[in-house]
Amino acid sequence: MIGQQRSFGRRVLLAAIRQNSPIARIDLSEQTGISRATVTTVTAELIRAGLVEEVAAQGTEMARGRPRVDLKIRGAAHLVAGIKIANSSLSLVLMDFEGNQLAEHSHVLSKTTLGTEALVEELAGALGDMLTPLGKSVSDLSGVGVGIAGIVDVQQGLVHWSPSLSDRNINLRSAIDTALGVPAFVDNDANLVAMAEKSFGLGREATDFIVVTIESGVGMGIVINNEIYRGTRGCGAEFGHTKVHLDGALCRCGQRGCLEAYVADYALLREASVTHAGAGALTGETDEQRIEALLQRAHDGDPVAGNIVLRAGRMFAMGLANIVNIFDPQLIVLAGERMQSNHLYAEEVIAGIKDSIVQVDQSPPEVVIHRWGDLMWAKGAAAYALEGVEEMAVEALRAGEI
Amino acid sequence: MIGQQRSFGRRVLLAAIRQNSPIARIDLSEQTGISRATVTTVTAELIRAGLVEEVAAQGTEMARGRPRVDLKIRGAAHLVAGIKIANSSLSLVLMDFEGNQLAEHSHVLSKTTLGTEALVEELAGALGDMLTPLGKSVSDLSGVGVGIAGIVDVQQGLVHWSPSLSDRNINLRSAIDTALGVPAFVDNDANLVAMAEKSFGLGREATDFIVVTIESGVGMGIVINNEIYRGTRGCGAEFGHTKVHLDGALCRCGQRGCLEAYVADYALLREASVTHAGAGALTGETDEQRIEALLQRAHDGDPVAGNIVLRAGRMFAMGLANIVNIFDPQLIVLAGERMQSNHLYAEEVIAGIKDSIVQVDQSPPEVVIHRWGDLMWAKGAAAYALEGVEEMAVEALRAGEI
DNA sequence: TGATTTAATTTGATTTTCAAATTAAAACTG
DNA sequence: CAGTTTTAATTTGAAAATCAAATTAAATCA
Repeated sequence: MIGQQRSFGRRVLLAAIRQNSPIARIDLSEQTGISRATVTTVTAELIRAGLVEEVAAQGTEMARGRPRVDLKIRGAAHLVAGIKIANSSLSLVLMDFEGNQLAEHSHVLSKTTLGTEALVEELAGALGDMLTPLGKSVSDLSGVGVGIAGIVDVQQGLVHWSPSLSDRNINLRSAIDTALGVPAFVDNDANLVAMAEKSFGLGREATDFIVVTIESGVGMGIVINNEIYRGTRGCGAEFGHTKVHLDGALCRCGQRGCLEAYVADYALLREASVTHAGAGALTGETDEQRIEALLQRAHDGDPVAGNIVLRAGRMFAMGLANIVNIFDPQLIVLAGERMQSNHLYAEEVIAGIKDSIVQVDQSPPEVVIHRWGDLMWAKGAAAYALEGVEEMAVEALRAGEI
Repeated sequence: MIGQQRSFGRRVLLAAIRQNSPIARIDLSEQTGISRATVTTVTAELIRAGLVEEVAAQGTEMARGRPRVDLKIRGAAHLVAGIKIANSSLSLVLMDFEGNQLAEHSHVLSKTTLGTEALVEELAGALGDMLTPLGKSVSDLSGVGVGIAGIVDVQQGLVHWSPSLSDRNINLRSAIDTALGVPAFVDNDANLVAMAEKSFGLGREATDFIVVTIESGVGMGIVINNEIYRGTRGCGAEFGHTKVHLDGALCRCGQRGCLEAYVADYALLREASVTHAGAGALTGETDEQRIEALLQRAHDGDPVAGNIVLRAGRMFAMGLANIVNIFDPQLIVLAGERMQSNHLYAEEVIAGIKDSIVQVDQSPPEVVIHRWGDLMWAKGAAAYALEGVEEMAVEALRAGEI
């Protein structure tokens, strides 16, 4: 149940090399507490296996003594893909073992909700579309990471329910495994952004942090002790349905007082619709455009619009402060792709958090904003695949498959 | 930085024996994934060192084959004390290495807030008072666990601030270490109850759970992956200062809308004082008696009193639901010693939680009530000491000190 | 050119672990 | 009751993982 601690050294050293990218053996020894002798032995093995490579001298050339030789992950060792299954599309990235993005692709789904077989088929098709221009094929991949909205049992690769799947309780992992002939790693998409931040983003330096995303809903990913925390039922952290008001505004989920019911787009438009600044009066065809108009009005000094936006920001700050009071993380990353969520990231909101958390001598956690594009989700999925492939590679080493 | 994985086997096996108390070697092997050969070798070593002992045949005597021989922690191996530093008193317990309580004691502090030296002196005195009737002395102890309110850096044993200490930024661990000549383990008292539940209480079976306590304030302890989660600034989970209402009721901490400002005793009395059921009208000298009277009125059908109590309960349910939405724990333990907090543990409150969490197919986390006495804090402190002493014992084994 | 300095490797154990074979201790069995 | 069966624990012999100390390697400095 506890699992083997075998290959502990290989695992730790490979992870340390990945984290600190170009790093000399002596620093690895320092960092990990593993003796220099063992570092030499193990890294030699990793190099022989093709997972790691030496790189030419680093920047500082002036040192006395024997120059250190930096090590890094060997990108060419493996190829992985990351796929995010969104509402009506797939976004894909191709990544090498070092985490370099080699290609990206997007694919429009034929339907919003698909059967398992049809979904896997579209997935395989999209993968092929990304790979063939590069002269690669699916069989060149060592792993595929897949992120999907819904309730996912990561351990088993089971999707209990998802808006993208018409079937329930599907083992998506094994379905993809067998269809593609490539190991698949499936996770709830709420965790993808946390994974992406941990692997490639602002969370690289932190061991305990929280990522909050605002898209159509409000999502959260939790990293504790350098690992994604998934809760026990695997339905992810439902920050958006955290209650911020007893018997408050009605939420899409049917309950009252959810944070989402105050800060999501639909919540802002609902408020706007009942005032003289009514939603009808807001120019714009789409909701996005109307939100844009509302924010513009607030910015221009319209008191009603300003009031709407202000309350949303204050509610958001309150929700975040609660997270801080409970978790006390090193870092909170506010991540999102859409500029219109800008108002929630305003300086006043961040200041509001600091006013609502328990005051101690130490400084409050850092709150940073990370604005990124659509691809971050797919990158997070790829990071999952990388983690899995790394694990498999170490296991293969242990089993003596050179 | 990663630390040694040496003695991994010893550590894991000793922990497994402690957790599953009387357990045969073959089951240990099964549970931990460590081979039977190694289990034999390592347990032999643990027995030789006196940390573990064999116990006579277990209940079921009917089995075929060679009978299994159960192992258990040897209580006599070590003696630890747990001390909780409360407002105006110390509670102490004496515990053997197996976790059996051998004695208890309480001591009234000369002042509420003391200097470090004076506090340590009273501590030593109280310890002596507990030990001498048993013919023991402080030097017989292998460790002392100490829980203190305030902001504690557990890693370093530093108390940044505490209501019980007039000094700031004191290394209480080293102060006790040197004064008593016994290794001390100091922690924030919010974590003590979590530790007690994990070691002796309802959390023994769970790996991820949350303990909420209601005393004069509202506290919380978090166990993730079988370890106390402390956050990064070590000030503990401030569940009581979680905000449940924007610009809400004024809290003792000076902020508004804290959960505590709705459910703590003072909050209920404040409400009562402004109605015809006013606090003055509540019979009773002390706050506790007046609370008792208020609850009685609510129970008897007084609408105003009922309303006050109802809202408190609903706020509490909301706060708990937020925890569930964020953490998704297996189990929530509502722990407390005072019966008057009863209204917050009512069935309706627990039902209220279930109505406010995101619905998934799986069943919601279990919510259990654990009513315990004053000593639980001290027991938690003792559990800390046990953990530390166990660690030291394993290390000593590794270093070859038989 | 040799001394100095620092990094990496080798050497020769020691420690930890395990699979397979063996022994131990019981209950059945005819 | 002697032999068989069954299950638990131990022994045996070897492999794997790790380390401290000694050695070698590759640079700069004087």
